[in-house]
Amino acid sequence: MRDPLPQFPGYALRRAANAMAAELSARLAALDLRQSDASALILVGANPGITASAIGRALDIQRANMVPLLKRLEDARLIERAPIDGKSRGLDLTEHGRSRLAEARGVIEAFEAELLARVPPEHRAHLLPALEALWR
Amino acid sequence: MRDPLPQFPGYALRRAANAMAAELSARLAALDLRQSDASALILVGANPGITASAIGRALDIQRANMVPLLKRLEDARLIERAPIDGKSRGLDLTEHGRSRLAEARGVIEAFEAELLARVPPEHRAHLLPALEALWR
DNA sequence: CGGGATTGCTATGATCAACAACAATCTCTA
DNA sequence: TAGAGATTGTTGTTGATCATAGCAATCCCG
Repeated sequence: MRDPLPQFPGYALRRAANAMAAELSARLAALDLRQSDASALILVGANPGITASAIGRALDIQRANMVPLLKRLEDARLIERAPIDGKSRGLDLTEHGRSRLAEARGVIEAFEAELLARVPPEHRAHLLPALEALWR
Repeated sequence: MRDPLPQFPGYALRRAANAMAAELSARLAALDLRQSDASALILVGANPGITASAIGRALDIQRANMVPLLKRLEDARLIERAPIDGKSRGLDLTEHGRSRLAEARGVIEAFEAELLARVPPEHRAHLLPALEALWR
């Protein structure tokens, strides 16, 4: 079958991203986390007291869609919210959240290492800079 | 704000793919096509008489999800189906479909060129091979 | 002090893909 | 050649993701 699509970088980008997303999601599912959950956890861990909107801005998730995400994390006792001022609430990891984040980090770092390992050595160092040029 | 995420190739991959997908979708919308529509059109154009399942396999779209896609293309008079045997039906471009495909090709090739142009020259040649290693 | 921006939230709808099930048909093998 | 198993196209359902609009409370700056 003739398939001209794989020669398009844009197509390869989509397929690669899908493949990697599926792989990472499967691994995070073992920790009861989705990718967006894990991203949010990492941001809270790195920025104690951060607000929901700030996370949304960093991850390009609309404010409205942060609600179910944070509710999930709060219901799982991974984060807690403390009032900053009258309207904002700062997010922090619970003890449970800290250990879950450590597990997630392990999964993610192993995943990233395997991802890079799949790229032939001569191309490896170029991947991250090339990708960053596309969305930064 | 500390944001450790962009240093992960997997994260950069997801963000880059999202950004490029949004851009391409916007351009294809001018032709009343979605990305999957355009991909399917290209495959039918390159393989006259191809079956729905074969397209699904090539694009990693489940048979069930090909139904609305092909119905869309057929309703728009871009493709037509002719019985091959008792159960399979071969797909072909209509005249209208051929000219729409030519327009889509123009849009896509311009898009791909701009995508590559955004990548610094020293990384450019490495992008496609690196991406292919991730899903092939 | 007051207008405009920000924050968190509700509610809703669109899109997209995964899954299970099914009937009809094909294909290969014993 | 008969039957088992695979394939095709389809329906229907579900779940995840994302956009949009609107609202009340609060903040911030001129």
